Order: sequence, then C-alpha cells, then structure tokens
Amino acid sequence: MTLRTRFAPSPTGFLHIGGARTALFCRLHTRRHGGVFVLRIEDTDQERSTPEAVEVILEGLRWLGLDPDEGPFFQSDNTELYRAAARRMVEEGSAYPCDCSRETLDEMREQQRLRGEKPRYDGRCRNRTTPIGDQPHVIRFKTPPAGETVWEDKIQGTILIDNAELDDLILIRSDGSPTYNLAVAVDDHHMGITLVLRGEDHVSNTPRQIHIFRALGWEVPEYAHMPLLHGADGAKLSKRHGAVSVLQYREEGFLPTALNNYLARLGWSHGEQEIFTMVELETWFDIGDLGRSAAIFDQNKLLWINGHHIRAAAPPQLVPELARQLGRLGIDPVPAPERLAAILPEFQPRAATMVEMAQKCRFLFVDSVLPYEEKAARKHLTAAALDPLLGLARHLEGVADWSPPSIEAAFQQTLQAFGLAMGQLAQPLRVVLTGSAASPGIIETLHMLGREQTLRRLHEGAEYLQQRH
RNA sequence: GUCCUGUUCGUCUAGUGGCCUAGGACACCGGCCUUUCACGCCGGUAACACGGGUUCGAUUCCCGUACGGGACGCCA
Repeated sequence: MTLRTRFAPSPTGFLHIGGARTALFCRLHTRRHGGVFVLRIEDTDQERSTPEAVEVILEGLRWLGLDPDEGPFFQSDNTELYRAAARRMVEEGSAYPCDCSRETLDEMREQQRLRGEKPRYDGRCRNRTTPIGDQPHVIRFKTPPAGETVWEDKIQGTILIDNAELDDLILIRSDGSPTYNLAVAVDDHHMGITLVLRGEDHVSNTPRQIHIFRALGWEVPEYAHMPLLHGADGAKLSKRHGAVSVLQYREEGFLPTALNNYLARLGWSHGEQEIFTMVELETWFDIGDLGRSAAIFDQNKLLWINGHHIRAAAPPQLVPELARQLGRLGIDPVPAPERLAAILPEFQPRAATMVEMAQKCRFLFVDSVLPYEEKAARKHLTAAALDPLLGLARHLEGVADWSPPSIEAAFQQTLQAFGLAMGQLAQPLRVVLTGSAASPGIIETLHMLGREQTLRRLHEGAEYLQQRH
C-alpha cells in the first residue's frame, strides 16, 4: 500500500511557522517514501473559517514550494458524509443523542474542577429512555468505558491511554455540523490516509479518533506526533502566541529554501551537515530520525542559513526578489534584471537577508547619496581628503573604457601623486560614492556605479568638503 | 487538579553501556586575511537536571524527584 499523508490546517488565520513545519515534514517524509501528499482544509468551524485565510495558507505553501499532490479538499464539501457516519453510529449503538444544555455542561465541569477531577461529560444521556424528539440536541460518541487504547506512534513510541480518561465527545453539533474528531476520522478513511503526521498537541485526540475508526469498522491509520515548536519563552508557538505568518518571512527577505532548511533541522539532523537543498531533504528526511523534544525557534541560526543560501544561489535566481525588495525601498523604476544579475555577486556575501541586500545596494540606484552617514563623514571626509578626491576625478576623466583594470590604474596614479596609502583614498571615496563607510571593494564599486555617477558624486563630495572646511 | 509527554553547551543537535577527559553548528570572544564591510580560515569559553538503583563500567537501561511542555470545548 502506498503511503498517503495529509496536511490539514484550519483556515482561521495565516499559515504560521509551526504549521509550515508540519507541512514540510509531511511533504518530505512522503517524498522520501514515494507517497502522496494531500492537503485538506479543515473548515468545519463555520464561525471562524474564512476564504481569505484559505487563500493565505495556499499562498504560504506555494511560496515554500510545498504544493500538495492532491487537494486542497474542503471538509465543508463533505458534510453529508459525516452526518451519514454519525447516523450509522447511532443506529448501531455506538453514538447517541444528548440534549444537555451548555449551561448544564459548564456547571458540570466547574463542579468537577472543584473536586479536583478531570473536567468531562458524565454521560448522563447515554442510557436515557425518553426520546428527545425535536428538541435541539447533539450526537455524542459512546466511548468504551473500560479497557485501554494503545498505538505504536512512529515518533513517540508506544502510547497507552486508559479509556476511563476519555468522555463521550460530541460528533454532531446541535446545528447539524460535524466536529473535528468525527470529520478527521471520516476524511482520513475516505481519503485513504495511511499515516497521520501532526503536532504533538493532537496526541490526546488520537484515542478518540481510533475509537471512531473501530466503531465504523475501518482500518486505523498509523500515527506520528511530532514535537512542537516553541517560542523563546519555551511555550508552544501559536497564532495567538508569537508565531508570525510564513509570508512575513518573505517580506523580511528570507528565501523559502533557507526557511525549509532551517525548519527541517529543528528536531532532525543528518550527520554533521547543516545546509541542505530541497532535493537532499527529500532523499534523506525520515520521521523515524526525529527527536522527541520541542525545539525553540532561533532567529540567529535562520539568518546564518539564509545568508548561506543567498551566497549559494545563482544570481539570476535572486533577481526577482532583489527587484521586489528594491521596489519596497522606493526605487522606481526597478533596475533591469541584467543589471541586477551583474551586481549581485558583489552583494551575495554581504547580506543575510534580501532586505539587507536591497539596503546595501540601494546607493547604486539613487540620484544622490546625500546626506552622508554622519559617523562615516566625520571620520573620513576631512579637509585633507579634498585634493586627492579632485585629483582622482581628473585621472578618472581620462579613463575611456571604464574597465576595472583602467579604474585601478587611475586609482594607483592618484595614490602615487599624493603619496597616499590605499585606505586614505578609498575610505573618503567610499563615503562620497555610497554615503557609508562600508561597501564592496572600491574598484568594484566604481565599476558598478558607472563613470557618470562616479564623477558626479566625486564633484558633489568636493563641494560638500569645500563648504564644510 | 487529572492524563500524556519531554529533559546533552544560551540555542539546534551527535551520541543507543566502554571509541566521551562528550563531537558538530548558530550565537559570543580572540586571531588571520584585508582599502572598508562582509565572506572565508584558525583558535577559545560553554552542556549530560537531581537522587537512587542495575552493571566490572552509565550521557546511554530501570525507578523516583524536580522543572518544562501538551491536552482536558457544540476550536481545530
């Protein structure tokens, strides 16, 4: 039987980093074993599910390159399937109607809590003899009162739960809609899911779902519960707690391959390798190699991995994202792709994110870099810098082809003429050309900037110096 | 509170009874390279939660304690 897994987010908000990791693990594990990766949208909560959230989740998955092999399927399309399953269970005696009010239930739980018991439904409607009729009611599952439920979790190992710990969960709400546990079991069966891979926070739902499978006479799938992702405070990452949308990472200049690489390394390792391509992950990743404890998200390491992927990328691959980020910085029009591809190699080793890269190469695409960075100007734009800069301008005006060797020659001639060391000319020049004291190599910087802009900024700098000193 | 579950450097991890005076990576600190900033290279600080067993020998196995996390909805 071929492996079939599913990623089943509920569309009640953005796709956060924890959800993305679950999707990634499903995808990688499935690919590794030649299976099928299914996407199912769990929108049985009509109150909170929105089409916008569905769109955002799909976009997040698309950006990460985690498109499903099948789906997306929507649970809201299967309502009749769930109702039929519930009806059958009532007929066969494994489920029953219950008309206890929410107030009754609240009070019940409150009392139990006071007595130090686990809050749970006490099953008072289980054996009722009077028919409910048209009264609003829910359908509850008749949980086996004794015995234990055990499964061999592919990540956690053997998990054994005493059935006495479980209460009679609701299958169908009073408005006729199915609840999570029913919908999941029915869909996992009908979609032929063989491995349910999800977060550890679902462990307690597993025995309930296994019971439903058994009541319906279906084969129970395998389960694997992966450790959760925690925030810096050590608590579970969730939409209400610290987790941001994966699309936010795109805005901040992270590459999808880097994010996948980092997420995969959280809880999993392969020898002493840190950097992985998607293909490598798909050939080596296996949930059997996952650790069992939660991991804390570390932005620093993500930055390092991102920088690595930026450096390893072929320039043309980065062009669209650099263009987008420059646009966000107000560069209009955005430079031509060929131009960006040409300058990219100089900036790849100098940026941990695409946002940082856009900021660092911005000086190439503006009309003027004034005002200069204050600290840089104070340190390097002294009165002594004026004459050498003007001298360099004269030498540069004689350069016809603007090739790096020619620029270098003009630069060396100026150095000799004024008896200066490299840094004494390079630093003031850098400030005048880029506005800051840090940039790619000075010859490369002149070359990238072009003859016209270089000379213009040289004179602009000379003017600044004359006014200041 | 009850049930489930976890615990190796600050963080991610290697480690499945002797190869561990515990390895790698990020971060941090030094140094080298260098026209600046990066990249790269070299080096350093830093961890087996605690207590009992089992064993010739425990980071590794068992029990307990502590601390952490998850679950306990007509949410998923």
